[in-house]
Amino acid sequence: MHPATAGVKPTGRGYAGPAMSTPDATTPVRARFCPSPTGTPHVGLIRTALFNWAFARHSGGKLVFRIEDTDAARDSEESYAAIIEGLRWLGLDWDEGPEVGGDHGPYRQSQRAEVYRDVAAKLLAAGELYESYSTNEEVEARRKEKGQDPKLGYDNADRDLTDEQKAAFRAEGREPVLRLRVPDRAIGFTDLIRGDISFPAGSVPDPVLVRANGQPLYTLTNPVDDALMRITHVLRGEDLLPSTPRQIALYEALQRIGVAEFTPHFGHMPLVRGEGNKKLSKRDPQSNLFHYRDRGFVPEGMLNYLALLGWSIAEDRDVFTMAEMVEAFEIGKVSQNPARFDLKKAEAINADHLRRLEPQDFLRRVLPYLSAAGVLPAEPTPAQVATVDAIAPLVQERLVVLSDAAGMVGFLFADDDSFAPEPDAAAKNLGQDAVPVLEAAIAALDALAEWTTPGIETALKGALVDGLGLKPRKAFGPVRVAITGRTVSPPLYESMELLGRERSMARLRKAIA
RNA sequence: GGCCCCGUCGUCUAGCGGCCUAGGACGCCGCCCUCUCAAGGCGGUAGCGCGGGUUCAAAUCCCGUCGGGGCUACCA
Repeated sequence: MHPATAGVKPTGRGYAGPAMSTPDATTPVRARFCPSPTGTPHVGLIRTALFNWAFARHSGGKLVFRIEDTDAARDSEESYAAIIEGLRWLGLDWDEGPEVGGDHGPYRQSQRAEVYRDVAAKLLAAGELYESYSTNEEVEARRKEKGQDPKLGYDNADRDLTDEQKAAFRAEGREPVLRLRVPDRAIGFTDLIRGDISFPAGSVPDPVLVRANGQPLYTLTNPVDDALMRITHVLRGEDLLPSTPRQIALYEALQRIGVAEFTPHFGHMPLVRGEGNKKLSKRDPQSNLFHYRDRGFVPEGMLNYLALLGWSIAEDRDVFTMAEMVEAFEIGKVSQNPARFDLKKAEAINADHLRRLEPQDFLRRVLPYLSAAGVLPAEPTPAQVATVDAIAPLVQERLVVLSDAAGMVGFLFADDDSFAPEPDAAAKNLGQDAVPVLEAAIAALDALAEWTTPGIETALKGALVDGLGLKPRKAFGPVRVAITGRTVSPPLYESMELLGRERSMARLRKAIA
């Protein structure tokens, strides 16, 4: 027997009937997050992780992280690493699982083959599982023969095969899959989010749990591991709702053979939709978590927005920290409605969190994005960091995502010989009529004793607004574009002070020439 | 087709029989502030799918209907 199954004591109650044994309020909460490592982390997947995390933390329970990699054809090590990376980036930690260990490991299903073989054998011996030899073609043919829709699926035809019949199939060279005998009664449960849900008798065909070659399927491994890992609460996407009755049937079978202590509570979270009404596709770039990280979403903003997809902290508030979420999160308050991923709102929430960052924290976080954009080298010099530090407060509140910073501060680090204003901005602001404006600005600034923000402001206002009688917009537009190269920039006087006298004057002169 | 879930502004939501002339947020529009853009402040736009019940009273409860979605694999 595998160690993982060794400690489970039989309940001694025998078949308990339709009544389920579920964890009561005194059972310490054990939630879990169990992704399948196929592709890059999906925001819907992360939302699921977040809710499980918040639920576990709020209740003072444990969060178990398990990798469901039983499908060698689809799983990849890269994807596994990406999921870990995503969770680490976001700060969603787990109490048991890969890289941290725990008493119920291993936590990758690819390493638990022995467990499944053991449990499957017990279930088969107890008559909970049975050998099934029907091919899909045969099932379909039988359905059609009876005038039924083939979509109804497997017809439980192999439930009561005699030993002679089995032997005959084997003589044909056929190997059986193992199916679960689902009880012929309605199967219901109380969903933590949706309330009572019931599936009528006959609507749940006996599922395949083990392939003919002995390979265990998700249908077996997921409930078995949840049982062995003592999971009390299964919080997952609504797409898994239809598989719940057959899983409950399995839990009951597992309880009968002494492998499971109870059937966990279930809560099905609403789907995350993309454009249109369909669930957000894995192929949609919008679903890729790293897409947001690369653009400069911060974990605080990402998590806050994801939390809003199906949950709200209060009637009049939607910006909050994870500590606040943990404090307030209740699974029963999760919405039953599907939620559309709204990029605009996500950005607004992120911008809010960006503004909340302490200056030094903001600086530390924005630097890598400036390097990635080529504004700064991979290893900025202390002088460059100091310059960013000086301008950071001016750009921090102007950003939606961190990568926006590059365009905002690029003018400070541009090579002076090759510096050139953006063509559109130049066309609008550096035409012929800008020449007298720039000349007056140059003259006034040349006469300036101290190159400081107030000094620059006084000089420019005096020369352009008072002297030339220009509207502020007309007066400062050309100067701004000449200095920063863009019509949108950090505040002008501060920008000029930071750029320095020599470089500023050179850019003004260059704009005339 | 079958089974299941869902239905409040364009979007995310609050609402759990009277506090609703339905609240907040994003978006959008306008105004203020202002050297640009943001931020901030103020104001505006827009919603209970439909039809029956129950009730003195329904967005809230029930039924039906319509609509949307999910699942229907020897994927997870």
